[in-house]
Amino acid sequence: MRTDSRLARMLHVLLHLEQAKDPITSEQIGQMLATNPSLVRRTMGGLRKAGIVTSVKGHGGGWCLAKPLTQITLLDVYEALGSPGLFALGLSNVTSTCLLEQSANKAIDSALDHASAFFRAELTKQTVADLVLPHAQKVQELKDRQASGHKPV
Amino acid sequence: MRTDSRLARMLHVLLHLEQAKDPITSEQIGQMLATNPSLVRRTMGGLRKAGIVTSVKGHGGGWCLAKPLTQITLLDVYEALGSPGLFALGLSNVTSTCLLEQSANKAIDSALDHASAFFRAELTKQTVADLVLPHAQKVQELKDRQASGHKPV
DNA sequence: CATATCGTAACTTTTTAAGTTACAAATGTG
DNA sequence: CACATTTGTAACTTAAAAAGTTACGATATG
Repeated sequence: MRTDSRLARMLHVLLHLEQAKDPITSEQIGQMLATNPSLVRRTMGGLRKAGIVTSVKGHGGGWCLAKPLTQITLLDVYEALGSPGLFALGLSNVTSTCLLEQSANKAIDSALDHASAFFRAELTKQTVADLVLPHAQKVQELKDRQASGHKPV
Repeated sequence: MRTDSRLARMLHVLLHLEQAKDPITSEQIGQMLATNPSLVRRTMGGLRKAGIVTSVKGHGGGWCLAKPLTQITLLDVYEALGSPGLFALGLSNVTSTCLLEQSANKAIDSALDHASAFFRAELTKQTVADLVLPHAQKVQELKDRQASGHKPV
């Protein structure tokens, strides 16, 4: 199948939601993601159940943040999507009685487990708000240079 | 698609190859893996090009180890398979000009990169020979108990 | 020469996220 | 209340890549 881009997409959407004061419709989000509103609703539904966003039906409705981005870790979003399988790599026949096959599977399973834990730790380290810090810093630096009269290189 | 089980399968095969003095045919390997000889040849072809195994055509031919398992790391096998994509997770539209989307992608890309490096480090830590050490140790322990006259619990 | 076996190309199947279509339910507007 | 807007959800199709399959040429043994 295609690689699962739901986490990347949802982070993208959350960053946009923070910048909007009114609810954003699935139609608008669909345009941001170059996809259709129904897929947006399906994917964002997980975030709603996880208490990350809220949705309002009807005229003037749409999607809003349920809490500040500083209170949402990347892991929160990942888990809101159902903690989808991380790896394209897997084991071979796990019901085999061959001891050699079991040994091979065990080694890979262990490596995947460790890598998975490592990845989740990376996701826990930062909130969604942190994602735009590098950008905010660049903007600030630009302002500083202009204020001090230095010309950009 | 299905999860990629080639690494697990190849490790399994290498462990069997070490136990055989004569070449093992693709047909025999196919039975170990519950698949067909052609797929075996396709997958093992990568290991041959990487110098991990050798193949002999014709009557009495088949597959042999090209060097001892102590000289083959799990990473060697993984790379012999073409270093297949590790993750089922990916980025969203990487050509987008939206800065927020770029920020989201960057964060995920970084986390995946780190997790990938971590995984590769895990694969580098052990040779294929190490996979059966736990089993060999258990066998040794069993022998020790029997030799010392203790009854197994 | 007959048989066994690898090497490789071409094709089908499987799996699951993504994508699509459709419509009921709910909410705001006039 | 009638109507347009929007979410919620089910059912279906599409896409991509490993797995699986089929076929056949090349090579080595006896």
